[in-house]
Amino acid sequence: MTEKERISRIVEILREAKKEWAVPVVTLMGQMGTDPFKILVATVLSLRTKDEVTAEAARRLFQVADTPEKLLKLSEEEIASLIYPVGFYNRKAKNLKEIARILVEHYGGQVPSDLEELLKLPGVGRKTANLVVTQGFKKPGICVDTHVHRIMNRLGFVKTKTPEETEFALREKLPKEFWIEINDLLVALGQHICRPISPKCSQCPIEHLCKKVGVKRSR
DNA sequence: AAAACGGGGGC
DNA sequence: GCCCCAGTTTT
Repeated sequence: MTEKERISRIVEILREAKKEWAVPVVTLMGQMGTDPFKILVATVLSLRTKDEVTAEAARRLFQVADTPEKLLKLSEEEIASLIYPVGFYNRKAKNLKEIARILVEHYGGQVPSDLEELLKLPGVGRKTANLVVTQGFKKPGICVDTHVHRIMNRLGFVKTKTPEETEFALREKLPKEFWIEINDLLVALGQHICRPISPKCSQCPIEHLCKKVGVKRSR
């Protein structure tokens, strides 16, 4: 079996398996719709925060401000109280206000669709920027979070030390037809089965296709 | 009581 | 490359 055949099998199986998993992140993104601004804001809110908490905070914030212009009118304190209790709520409130200001002043109130432009925004790194590119604009991109990084290495599909390296390796190795959906599939797998510690390999639908590189178990 | 969680940024 | 960040959940 070639690498391309293997990853194709993996994607097929995960597409099926995902249907059985009630994945909060899918629910979250579904609620956010495809508006790039909402995806951007919700993704910023989601960092180090549970999806249910993120969804609730996003709902409250969007009720008051669902555009950069409206968001800019709120004070940092108001934003912070609306998004509480997501992690780093003070820092995120500050960043969101600054993001709103930049969007209004430099991008005509629109979210840029270009990765490099997105990366200039405060609190926006490669994970967030690529999620906006792939989910907000449906443009080619690979959103590598720790799930994607961890699982791609466990599978033996890449051998990388950082999520950024993984992104670049996947740009070379992963068939382009899978770029946009790979994050969603592996996040689902990561949350249900392929956890950082003590993954439930015996329940994993792709165990037979996995090299189990560096799997750790707690003592 | 401690570890786990986990992206971005500062150094 | 290393380490900090906030607060809740899991072990």
